[in-house]
Amino acid sequence: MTMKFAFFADLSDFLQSQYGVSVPEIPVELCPPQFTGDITVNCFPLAKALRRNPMELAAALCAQLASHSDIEAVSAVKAFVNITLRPAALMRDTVADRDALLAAVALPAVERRRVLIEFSAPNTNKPQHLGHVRNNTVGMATASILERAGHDVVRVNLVNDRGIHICKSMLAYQRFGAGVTPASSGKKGDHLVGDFYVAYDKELRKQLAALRLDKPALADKTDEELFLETEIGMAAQEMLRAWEQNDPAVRALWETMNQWVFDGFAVTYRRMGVEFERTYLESQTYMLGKDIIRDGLERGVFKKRDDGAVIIEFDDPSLGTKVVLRSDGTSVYVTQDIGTTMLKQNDFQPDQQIWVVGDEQIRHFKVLFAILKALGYSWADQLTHMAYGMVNLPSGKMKSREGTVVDADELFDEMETLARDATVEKAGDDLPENLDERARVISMAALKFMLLKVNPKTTIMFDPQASIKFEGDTGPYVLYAYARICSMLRKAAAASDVTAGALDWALLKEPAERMLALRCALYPELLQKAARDLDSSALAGYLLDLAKDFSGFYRNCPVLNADDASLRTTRLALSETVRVILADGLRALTINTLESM
RNA sequence: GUACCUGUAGCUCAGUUGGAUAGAGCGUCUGGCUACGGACCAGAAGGUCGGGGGUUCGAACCCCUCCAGGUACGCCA
Repeated sequence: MTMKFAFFADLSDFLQSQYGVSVPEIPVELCPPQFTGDITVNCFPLAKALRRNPMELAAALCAQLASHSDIEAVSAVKAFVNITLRPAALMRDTVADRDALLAAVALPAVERRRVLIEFSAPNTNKPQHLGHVRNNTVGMATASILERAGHDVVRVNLVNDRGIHICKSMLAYQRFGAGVTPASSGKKGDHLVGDFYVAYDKELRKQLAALRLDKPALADKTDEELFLETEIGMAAQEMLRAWEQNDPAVRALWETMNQWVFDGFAVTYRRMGVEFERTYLESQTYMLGKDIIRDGLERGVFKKRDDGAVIIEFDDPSLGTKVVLRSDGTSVYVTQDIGTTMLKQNDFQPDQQIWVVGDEQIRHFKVLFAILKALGYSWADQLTHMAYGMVNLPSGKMKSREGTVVDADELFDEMETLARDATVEKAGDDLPENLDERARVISMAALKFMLLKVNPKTTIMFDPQASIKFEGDTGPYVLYAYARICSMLRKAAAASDVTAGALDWALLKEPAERMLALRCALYPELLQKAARDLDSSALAGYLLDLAKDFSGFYRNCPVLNADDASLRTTRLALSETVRVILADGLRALTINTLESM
């Protein structure tokens, strides 16, 4: 725990003199509510380090601390020493120095690194869905958290803009498109292209059914096996070949349709606040990696198998053997990834690369990292696959074929409508001028917070009916606490007739005030934990706790209506600290705030 | 078949160098604004932490085993 209390120094001296062992960190935690105290020293781990009996150690610490000038009361319960601090000392060591508290959020310079994080990675054959929304949200928040912790962060996207699936929507457009464009149809480009991808699939299904009827001998084969037996399958394959040979007509159509999709993605990204320093296109990187394979073959990292394929045999039996170059000399998926990893390394020289990619690719990244390590790159130990879980619906997995995907743009629209309705309902007679902005901010806060408050690796159950909430453990709850503080500060600034009292932290004695101050002091630790563990949920959970503690304080401790001018001033200062931390933490989650809602 | 992930309250989820009586939100039930914003607050009910065994002063957490669900094991991406 990074909370530092002045009495630690005296405690440390006592332990040194008494037991002859220096204890660099005093393990202190928040005192559970069922016990009396602000903070607790757990003597079990301490006793282990000192080789002492935990209960006796607790009793000794208790006796020692009882006379300390910062401490009001202390009691030992079993091996736990519960400490109640004097108000002035508690506040002095937690919130009195706001700048120091916020400065403690960033890691010391020696621990800062340059981190390259890749996320989103959409395909240009269809619009983005809820799964992408989770990826984008987690990617942006993780990048932002790392940045707040002091790291130098580079965000990159790798767009999958080529391949057979892209040709499918192109082919369907050629056949059924009749020259329609986003402008002529009024449809967002990525949605328009997605429609043709669906149209292709429909036609393929039709042809597959006809084929099976026609040739019963083929009926047992899978769709995949029969793909090239169908006319439209063959045509897509042919188009891919033409694309690879730079056929001008195919390339022109590809350029046009991809641009439609990029335009559509830009809108989706803007709504989410997603930005990249660099967007790589697979069409420009998919040929990379072969040189590295050839070089590795010469150095004996890889072998040529009898059938001509280039392979790597891992020492780790669980990884087995992996083909890295086909017998016809072309690349496989992992070959391209080797190439793009090198490219990113050369372009930005990061100390660490992070991929935000679904957990179904855990094995792929294990293999990729093992290959790069076998190739001897010094940075190969600093590669991280941030595997996040799927988003499932109550009806099961999202399947585009069955039309059960939750479309990103539609989801944003629906949530915005709900947020607007809720805002209108609460506003009563006087509608705010910035109703649209409020609806946008509140709905996006609700969605992002819902995705960020759970551990990224957890599989999420998204129930459209139940998941869209603005009450309880939600983004809007945190925004609401923020808005209430802003409201108080506005009123305080406007109330010129009220004389300002002197700041006096010793006046804050209420349990809710103490709790709130201690919570504030925990912020640096929690943000650093979120950064270290690549876990936004640690930060989101903390912000919820902070907002809850503030709500309790707000309820129990009058601020503007405090009896005493000094008390009013000091409570306002505490509220301002909470506001600043909420703003800082929400920004690290890429969630915008509102001064009124 | 093999490997990895998951299993905690009716539901959705927290819970790490193993530490006090396992927490929160939603839902249900009961209260609370002539106090600064009720998107709020206070309280109640709700648990053999998937089952069993082991290690330990102490296990939701570590080990073994079984059960249930998911994912991955391509010269697809």
